Amino acid sequence: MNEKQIYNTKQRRLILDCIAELGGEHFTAADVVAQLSRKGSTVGQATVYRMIDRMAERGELRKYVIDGTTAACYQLVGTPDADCREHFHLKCERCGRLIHVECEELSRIAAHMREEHGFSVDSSKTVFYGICGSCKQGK
Amino acid sequence: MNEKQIYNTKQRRLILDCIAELGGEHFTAADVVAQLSRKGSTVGQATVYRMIDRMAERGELRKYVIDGTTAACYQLVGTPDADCREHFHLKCERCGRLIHVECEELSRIAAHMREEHGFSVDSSKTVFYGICGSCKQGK
DNA sequence: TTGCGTGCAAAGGTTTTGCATGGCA
DNA sequence: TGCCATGCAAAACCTTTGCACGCAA
Repeated sequence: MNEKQIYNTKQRRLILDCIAELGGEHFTAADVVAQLSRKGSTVGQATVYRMIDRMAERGELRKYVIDGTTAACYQLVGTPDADCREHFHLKCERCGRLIHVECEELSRIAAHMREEHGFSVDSSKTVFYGICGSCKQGK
Repeated sequence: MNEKQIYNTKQRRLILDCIAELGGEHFTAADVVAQLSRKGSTVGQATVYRMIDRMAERGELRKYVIDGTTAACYQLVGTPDADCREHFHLKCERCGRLIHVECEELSRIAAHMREEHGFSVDSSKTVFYGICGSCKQGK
């Protein structure tokens, strides 16, 4: 096989714990580094990047790419097959806020696209652009 | 209004010409800079970025984000205001084809977002990424 | 012992920004 | 004249990489 062996190091356990604590919430590589150092554990950012990259490749994390100037978001995948809880992102063009949406209606979009238009949507790269509620009222 | 006045400078004309020559093909900011200097016209990259950013904001260019480490792609939009309302775009990540979709179901997405999530989707800027039917079968 | 993992710092690439100058209207 | 636009270089940003050392198995 071409699968490299994985060593069970202290840093690996720290990172896994940290991600597990977030329980399904989204996070960035910087979030992990920050949260670890908040607890007094210092782990190099390169290590964090290398680890989450590998987890994403193995399908243990889902990676969301927003745009070139925003850090990538990651999310723990419960069980590779048992979760259809994909979510979409809304990006406000005015305040720049990123909103995460997990919604029945939105989940159906993917199904509709596939059935009616033969198109498999990749929700990890799809971002809805527009104006959020706060900005609309504040304006 | 908060729309700033736009001056018709030499650089602006050069950049617009350059984009027009590409006629609908996609390009990156670096492509524009390169093509201009190939013709002997030197335009600062900051100027190019500022101009295409503004064009994208005004809906004259559509912006495609592949991932954080790749340059963003832009593409000239035919007519800014024609009927790109309630009309979405699907971008195939494999063949690169851009598919225009006008569909009852999809039109409802905007309404749903507005009513349930207080978010006004700008459909001219939103692009769904995924794999199209032909590519799925051909694969 | 073997070779994967780690840390640090530096490099990588794209995009943004500060500031003084130049040009359109 | 009053803004807006430009250029240059530097900064900012996220992410990757080189290399020597440490550590799991």
